[in-house]
Amino acid sequence: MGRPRQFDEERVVRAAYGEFWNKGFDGTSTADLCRATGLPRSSLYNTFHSKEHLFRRALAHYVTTMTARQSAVLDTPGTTALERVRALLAVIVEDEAANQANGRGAGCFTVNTITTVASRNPDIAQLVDADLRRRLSGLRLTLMDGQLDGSVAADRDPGELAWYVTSLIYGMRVAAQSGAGRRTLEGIASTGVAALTP
Amino acid sequence: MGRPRQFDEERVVRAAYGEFWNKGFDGTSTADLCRATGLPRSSLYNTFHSKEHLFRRALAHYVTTMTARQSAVLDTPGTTALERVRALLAVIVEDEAANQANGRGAGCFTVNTITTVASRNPDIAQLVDADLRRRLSGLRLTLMDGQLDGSVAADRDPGELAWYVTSLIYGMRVAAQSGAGRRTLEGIASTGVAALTP
DNA sequence: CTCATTTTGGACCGATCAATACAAAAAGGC
DNA sequence: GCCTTTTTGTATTGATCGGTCCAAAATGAG
Repeated sequence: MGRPRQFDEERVVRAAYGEFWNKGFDGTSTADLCRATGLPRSSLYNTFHSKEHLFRRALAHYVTTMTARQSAVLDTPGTTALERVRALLAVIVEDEAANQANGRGAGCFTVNTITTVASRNPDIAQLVDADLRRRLSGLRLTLMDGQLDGSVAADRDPGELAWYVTSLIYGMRVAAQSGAGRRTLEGIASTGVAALTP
Repeated sequence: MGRPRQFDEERVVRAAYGEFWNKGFDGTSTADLCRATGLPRSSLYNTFHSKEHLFRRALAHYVTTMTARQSAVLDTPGTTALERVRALLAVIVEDEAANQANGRGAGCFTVNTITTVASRNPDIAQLVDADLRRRLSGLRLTLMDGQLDGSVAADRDPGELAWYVTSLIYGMRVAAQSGAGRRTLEGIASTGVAALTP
């Protein structure tokens, strides 16, 4: 019943994400979104109710895939917890280096959202916050593991250490966006991990 | 000769800075700027050539005062270099706590600029970059001092450590904007400093 | 006082904004 | 082959955008 859609919804969300990532929420016009997704205006508004709803979908897509990837690294068995945190930071470095190599904009969609729209939009802030809690709790578990296997300093609150690692990643993301190259990011990660060792 | 101005240019720049800080470059309209500064449109455009020029003035004002304050802390004599870095991070914590207490938006104007307009505006990017280099070189000198007085690990490149501290501050700024309170920020700073000790 | 010069107050500009309206097009159900 | 339902394409909406124009106001110079 009814005319079938001529596009894949997920593909459209990804295209919209790329546009929002490059230009930000305010800097992206609905005309930009039409061009990037290849959809006419009415199809966009028929499927997603507004520019903001589409942004939320794009953000949700990003945090889901990104946090899943990070969780996978943290949950990889076979090494110490500290090594897994090190591997997580290496993934961040790899991401940013790939972005710079491919000419795409650097930085993290979540960080950019935090510093712009999140402060003025409760719904978007809630999405970001839920993702933050998820990442914090995953990190906390890994760091508690590290305190048990002896690879992480035991005299600090694991929740505090989780916030530290999160903050370190945020900082690396901003550093990448302000021109830090692969070597520099590796140095930051290497130095940053030193704060976790006993 | 000619009618005298009825406003203080510095005060206008500060008012514009507050507006840009709250809403970002794209989110701030020229009408917003008129309201916040109390100036009519023509006076704004007569004094500053465009919205972008006014933003540059606001950004320059912010980085100048902020970097001067941080340099003052780093150059305070009488303690070890590590203690001075610790004091610098305490200033950051104090800033963010004060912002949250006064109900103002959290975060750092420079970070917000990096994650938004800097990637698409070379002139603004250059302002941010010049400030970054200034802060990095100041930090590097302090950290070299620390390697001499024994308070900072001597087996790491001071330039790398300077990038690490910068990144740590960036991270704290984003963390503050994503809801981290004073206690949490103090924990991040405390943990982060541990990476610098011998 | 008069004139040259600058600022001030708003009206005004074309462009662009997010969003809507609506009819043609394309499918399944019968 | 029609009828219902949904999507698609495009025209258009009122609002707002950054920026300009111009005459009134306000000063110092002569």
